[in-house]
Amino acid sequence: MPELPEVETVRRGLASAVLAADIVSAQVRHRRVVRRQPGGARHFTIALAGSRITSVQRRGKYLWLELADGGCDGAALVAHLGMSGQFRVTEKQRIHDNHARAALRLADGRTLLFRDQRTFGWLLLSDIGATGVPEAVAHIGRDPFDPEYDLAAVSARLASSNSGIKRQLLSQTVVSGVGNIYADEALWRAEVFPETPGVLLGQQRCAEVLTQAHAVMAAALAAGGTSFDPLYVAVNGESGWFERSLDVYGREGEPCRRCGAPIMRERFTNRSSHRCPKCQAPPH
DNA sequence: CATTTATCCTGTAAGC
DNA sequence: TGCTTACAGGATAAAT
Repeated sequence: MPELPEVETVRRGLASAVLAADIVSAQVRHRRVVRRQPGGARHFTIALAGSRITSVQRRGKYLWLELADGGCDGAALVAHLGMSGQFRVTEKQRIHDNHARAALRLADGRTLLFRDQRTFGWLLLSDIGATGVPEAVAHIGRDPFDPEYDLAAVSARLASSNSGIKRQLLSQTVVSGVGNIYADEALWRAEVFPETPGVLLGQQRCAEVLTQAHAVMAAALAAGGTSFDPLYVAVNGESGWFERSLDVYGREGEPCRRCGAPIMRERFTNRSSHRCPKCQAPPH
């Protein structure tokens, strides 16, 4: 599932593949991909035609292409990969792809394709506000790789809430980029019970969790960046390039690498939570 | 306001 | 073998 390291890998691939490219035309191949777009597919395709890609940006799991000229001057094409979204650049003229949701024809003959099996991903044209991020991304907190990310401020906010620490990590509003996999990994590294309320955890322990989240995502990014093909700017949700490095996620029943106790899996808000029952025991 | 829950979707895999 | 069911989960609208 694409979390920050995977999305950053895609961002780098897009930057090397389509920076300064001109968009000749846009095609929506599945309506659902533009479900958040005011004006729908019609506005989307009309506005994109004639635009130029001037930069490729990211915050948390959100990606965007800054645009100039055309009907999108000063706006951005915001993309969220959801569970299974991929970008791909192809030289092919005819697209035979059941999962292709949108296609941008580039002036040099190539096509930038947005593919998405489970259709949780989306594309949206959004104006870039005074903060420098698209309006559609304004509610998302800075991620740990952001130069203006403030560890003390974020940990203070986490520690001021009664909500459980994992829930807060996944919310994307205080800090962004962390999904279910890296949340479990960070909490294991910090030896924290996932449902510990922020207020009970305290600012120092919250900071430790955030530091570990940053560390594990940096390691994953380093691993993901090594096998990179600029013409196949892809995220495979099931791909396991970092899987062998995971300490708890998907390791139910296997021994904890710190203490040997069998890793347990629990239901958590319609998904799974993995933890060591000894290293990450509930408080009290 | 803060916080929690239901919902969207489809390919894969396990169970009967 | 073939059908049914559970599961994976990010973000957000709706509910509490």
